[in-house]
Amino acid sequence: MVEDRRLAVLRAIVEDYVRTEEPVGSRALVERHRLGVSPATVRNDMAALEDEGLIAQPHTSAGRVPTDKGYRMFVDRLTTLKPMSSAERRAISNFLDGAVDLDDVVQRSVRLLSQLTRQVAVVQYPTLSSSTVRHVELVTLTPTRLLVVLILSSGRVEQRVVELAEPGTGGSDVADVEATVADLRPRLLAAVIGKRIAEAAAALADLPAEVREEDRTLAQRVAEALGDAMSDHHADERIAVGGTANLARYGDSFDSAVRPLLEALEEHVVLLKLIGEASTGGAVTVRIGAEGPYHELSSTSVVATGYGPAEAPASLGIVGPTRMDYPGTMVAVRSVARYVSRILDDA
Amino acid sequence: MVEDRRLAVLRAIVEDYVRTEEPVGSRALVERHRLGVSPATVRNDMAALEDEGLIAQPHTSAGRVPTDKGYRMFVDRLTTLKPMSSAERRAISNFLDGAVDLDDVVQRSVRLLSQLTRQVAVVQYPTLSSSTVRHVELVTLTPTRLLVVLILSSGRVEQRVVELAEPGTGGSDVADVEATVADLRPRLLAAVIGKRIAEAAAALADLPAEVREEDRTLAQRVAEALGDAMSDHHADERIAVGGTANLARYGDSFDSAVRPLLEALEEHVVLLKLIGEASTGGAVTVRIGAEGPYHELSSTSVVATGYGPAEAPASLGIVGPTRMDYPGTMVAVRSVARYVSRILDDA
DNA sequence: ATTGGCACTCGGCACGCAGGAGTGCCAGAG
DNA sequence: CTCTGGCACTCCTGCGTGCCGAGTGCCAAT
Repeated sequence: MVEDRRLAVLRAIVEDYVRTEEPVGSRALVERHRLGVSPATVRNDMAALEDEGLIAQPHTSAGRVPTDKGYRMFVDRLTTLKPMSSAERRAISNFLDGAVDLDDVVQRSVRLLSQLTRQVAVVQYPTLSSSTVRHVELVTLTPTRLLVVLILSSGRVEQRVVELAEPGTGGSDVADVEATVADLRPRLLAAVIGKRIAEAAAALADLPAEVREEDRTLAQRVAEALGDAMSDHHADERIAVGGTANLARYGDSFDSAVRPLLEALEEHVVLLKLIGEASTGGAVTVRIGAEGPYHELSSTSVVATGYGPAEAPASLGIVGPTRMDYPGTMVAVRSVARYVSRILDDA
Repeated sequence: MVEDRRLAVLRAIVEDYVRTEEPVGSRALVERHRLGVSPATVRNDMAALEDEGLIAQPHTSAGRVPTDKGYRMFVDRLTTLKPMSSAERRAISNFLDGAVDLDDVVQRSVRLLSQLTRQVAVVQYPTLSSSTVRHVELVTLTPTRLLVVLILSSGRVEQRVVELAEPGTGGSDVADVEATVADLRPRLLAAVIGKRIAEAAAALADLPAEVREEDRTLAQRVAEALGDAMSDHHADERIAVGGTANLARYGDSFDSAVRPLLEALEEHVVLLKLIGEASTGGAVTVRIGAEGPYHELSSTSVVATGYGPAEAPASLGIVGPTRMDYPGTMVAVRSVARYVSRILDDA
């Protein structure tokens, strides 16, 4: 089939261009890949591919370069993901198994991913909307200040400081506060322990009504702080970034590509959207160049996937130039996601 | 004094070069700065400054550029730090006062600092060796797993998971564990509450001997986990980095300067050393180019200072090219450090 | 459908040249 | 002793020129 050969030519162009970073011409192509046809034939194919918008030439009489559309075709139809070698799998698990802590898992993942792909890696902390309240602790710091600690089933801990008295309202007594806290603690625990965040937050609303009137303000404030910690935790989803040193390899096209990327890397909300939108379901998603929502990032691609429990997945992935090794990157992203998911299941 | 004029020339060269990023010649100098002498005189002074190693020319018959030694002289003898305008002060306090949390204070500081200086900002989390143990909480997660939470007076929370049984040793009973924990808890609290980290860690060593023999293993493990959390917290001092997008302004000298810097920014230990060594005492410290311990960072400077309580200061500062606005940067670093210190005192 | 041949295009590089910024030095004035 | 104007020299920079080669597009032949 002539159509098949054309795709083979596209694949060859993508592969060579990714390796050499230079426009690839017809002669070099038949030399490196055993296409079994002459350069002239390849030229005809190239002309056809260019008509379809899959490749382009930077200027007349230069080699061809894949367009975004060309990469898209390559990723969709020409990529077969090979599993990693067993040595690689072992390296991955060795690297991740040392983690002691949720934070540590995320840190290691981001590091690993950036090293495997030589790109900038981004890992979202697991979303915990489905986690339950393991424990709540009230600690009096000073007569007017209470520390509220929220411990979730995921092992995550959130804390808030509650101010009990407005400045100038006159101080309350330590003993008073202790007594109030002692009264409040069991009710609080009964109201939230074991519940999911959303339910616990709802239960908190009723709490102030249950306590003695003189303790109501305090209960109110504690409930607010806890509710804040819960929703805050839910919304302000954190992410970790690593491997920014790989940006130095961008070489040319610097101001146009790296600056906006560096800016995006500090805007965690943007990043989250970037890798989050991409990854629904178990498959690895690839977004190429201007397919994304951010105009400034039109020369970068995102390779991402979800991980963690199916009911509350988090995202993880890499950001890099459109000119990247898609198959290798996709395999790396997929593998890391699988391993991290497994580790989270065990924990 | 002729010596005075020479220094004025050096100052002018530094100022102009920092602004224009181009070697500055004698004519341009007398035009922009009211030196009251002719270019020829300035040339003589330049020759002298060059003999002293304070300035250099990139090639014959180009303007002069300050050397590291020149910057050093400029910083040591030619810089008078002006306080910030009241508008700036207000902007700073507005920005930082919104913080709710220790983490938030650090995040905001790093952001603020990078925006003020247009450099890469680095802020070390406050060192807490002098903080005391506010509370310890033991939570049973599963029959074989215990969550240990350490709450420090600074409001910082550390957590560790303790495995109670080796796989295959046969499970213990939930009730058993609860009973043991109930026995252990008051002793544990008595042993550590209110103490400084170092003292508390020492007290932990005696704990296992006090409990019933059958609970000794558990007590042992809990003590280990707590000790680990304390020392780990002390050693693994965390830092926050921000403003990496400012690296895009480096423009030239890219691979030589930005790559190693990006790498250093991911090596938090290196960073810590970088800004940590610099800042002893209340003053702002400047390390210029190769004065630092890292050869690869010989074209970058560090401006840093300590902040927080005098008995356990943390560091904060910026990293940037040797060609930077030292006075402005130093003022910004100093101001932010002061504000952060004040906020920490209040909290 | 494929291929070899051929004319054509255009970027990249070396070369040479002129312009200009900047220096170093020297002799003279204050 | 210090400052200044003048002058010759250096060397970077930009520009125009011309050549080379890679690569293309097209066409006629198989």
